[in-house]
Amino acid sequence: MLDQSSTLCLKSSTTWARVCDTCRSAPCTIYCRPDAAYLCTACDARIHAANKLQSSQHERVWVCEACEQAPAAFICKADAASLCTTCDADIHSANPLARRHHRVPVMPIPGALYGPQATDPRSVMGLGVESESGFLSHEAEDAIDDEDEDEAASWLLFDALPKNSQNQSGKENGFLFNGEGGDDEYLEFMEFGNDDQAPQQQCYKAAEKMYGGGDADSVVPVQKNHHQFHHQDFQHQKFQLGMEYHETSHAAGGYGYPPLSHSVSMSSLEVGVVPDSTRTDASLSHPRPSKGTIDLFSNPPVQVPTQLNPMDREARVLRYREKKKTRKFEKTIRYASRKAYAETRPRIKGRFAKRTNADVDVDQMFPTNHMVQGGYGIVPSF
DNA sequence: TATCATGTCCAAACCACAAACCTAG
DNA sequence: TACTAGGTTTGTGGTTTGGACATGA
Repeated sequence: MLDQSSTLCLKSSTTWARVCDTCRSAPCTIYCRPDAAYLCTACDARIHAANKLQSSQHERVWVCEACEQAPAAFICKADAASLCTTCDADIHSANPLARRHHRVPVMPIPGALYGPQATDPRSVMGLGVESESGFLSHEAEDAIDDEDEDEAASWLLFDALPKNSQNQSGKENGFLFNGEGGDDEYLEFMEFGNDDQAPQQQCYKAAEKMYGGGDADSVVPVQKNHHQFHHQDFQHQKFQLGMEYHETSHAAGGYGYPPLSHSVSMSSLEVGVVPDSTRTDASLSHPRPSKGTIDLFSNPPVQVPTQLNPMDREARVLRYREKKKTRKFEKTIRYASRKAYAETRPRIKGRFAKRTNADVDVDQMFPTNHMVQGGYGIVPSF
């Protein structure tokens, strides 16, 4: 068949790990077993769609999304990624949480993947639409950054709406609260959300919006830029349309990524501070998650396109990887007033200590600027 | 090669209390 | 419906702690 060794693409010339054996100008995404060939989606379409018999007989699988050099053997539902045996072993032996990821053997891609009747490539790989949480959620998050993509994604997502999920009481707001499942989706979500806390918070805000959180706490990075508004509208539309969100449950933590804004120890100078006074729009506010709603937050909304064509998928995977490389884990201060107050409080071995009368007297005599400017409640913008 | 001691790194826990939130009346 | 009072929950930062890991004897 084709000379595979010659097609290994050097990263020095391109970011692709392996190029298409046929056109040699695009990254491969599919491995055809009978041909022992790595193909890009376009060539796969051309070759296999041209001949129905060939299409039905040629067993193809996705290429490993991690190394991009070997055919996928498993699909990790948590990561929503197809992985070869080597990468699967590497990734899922990394830590106990990763070991808990539910993986299933990759299924061959049946028939043609292209055209209006195309099957959801991921579903045909053995991933039920419902179980596809992590990956597509990321994609949806990723879409936030780009208006055009955002719009495109929204259409994909709308198409993906399971009809039976619409108009269901209890799910009518777009969420399923099943309270069961693994935390992997959550972990991945957090991981992705950390690129820039905004997306994650937006999701939460949107969730709160439909969940009745209403006007809340002063909150969060409220940078009213166009993207965020756009995303907000986007989220809102999804809720209004009754998108079904799959909830899987879970405990926070894992992967070593900080749960929200709480675990990274760093100087207060390093964090982004959000003044309490930014609280102006209820729709932008971030309610403190009560015990009753914490699960809501820990279960990311998931959008599952049923018609995600391989090219889109490929592009999205690439964008996802890029974002993953550049993500930041900055702590976000949600309540500047609390921060200011915490910094002035007496401590004993780092722990907050009770204020003595002397402390109170000193504070009254030498109030800090923050305090002077409006008491503990409101802290001027940083 | 296996075991133990030592050092380093880092996430989680801890604390008090103002502010936000919730609920009942 | 709007308001109030009282109870509950959250978030904040510096230090300590303890587990994981690496290194050397």
